[in-house]
Amino acid sequence: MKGSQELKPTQETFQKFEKKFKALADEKRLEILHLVQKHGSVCVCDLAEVIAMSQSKLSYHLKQLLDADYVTVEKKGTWNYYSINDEGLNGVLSPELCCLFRNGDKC
Amino acid sequence: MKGSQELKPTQETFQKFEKKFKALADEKRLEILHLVQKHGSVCVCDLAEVIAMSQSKLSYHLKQLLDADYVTVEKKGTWNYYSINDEGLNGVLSPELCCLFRNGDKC
DNA sequence: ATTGTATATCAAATAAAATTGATTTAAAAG
DNA sequence: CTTTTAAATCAATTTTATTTGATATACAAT
Repeated sequence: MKGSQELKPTQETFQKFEKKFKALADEKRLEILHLVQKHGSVCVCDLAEVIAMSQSKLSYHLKQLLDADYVTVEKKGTWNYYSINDEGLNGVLSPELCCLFRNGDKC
Repeated sequence: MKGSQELKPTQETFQKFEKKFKALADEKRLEILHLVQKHGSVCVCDLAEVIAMSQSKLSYHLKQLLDADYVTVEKKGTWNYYSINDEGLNGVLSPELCCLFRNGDKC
């Protein structure tokens, strides 16, 4: 039962990865994700300066990354600080890509 | 020079991966890719039966996968046989996902 | 030659995602 | 309290991707 699931992935598996890949399927979002990784923890206003993108656009793209579990947010007063969510990146990216978007190990 | 490129990915890097991820950002295409992997080499008509999808739709999605270099085609008479292109999958998928979509090693 | 089959491609219609600018919310500072 | 700032959300628009059905191409079989 467990074995056959592994051999024959379900529709839900494909749906899950569609969502995961869709969030990564955008040049700007990849850049944002990389910036978040580089900064460790950034607020939207700081990102907006670095990446030259309108606030609402940036919020929109961050939401996509958030919904796909690639980042987390933490409210601090008026600011929202975004960080990389390693958990959410696990099992998706190749080791090479992990270096671009994830923390730490062997990069 | 080489080192700084690795630390600071260029716009082209992000563009390349946007394209790569876009091709994977679709439930049906993931299913098709998995079927191609499972069969080793399949023609469109065989896929159409298994996946219950119109011929032109299937051709469209296969073209997306082809343009992203995830599959290759080989003409044989009237048939077009599609296969997985390991080269094109390298450096994109996690080891876990490689098991779903790639051939062989440690799956 | 004619017919049938596999597949790609095309144009039109539909659907989904992204952009824009404005508004809203909520916290902070005066 | 009023003003300012950070950020999310919303409605309208624009852009991009997908679907559909039809047609075109090219080979195979009769």
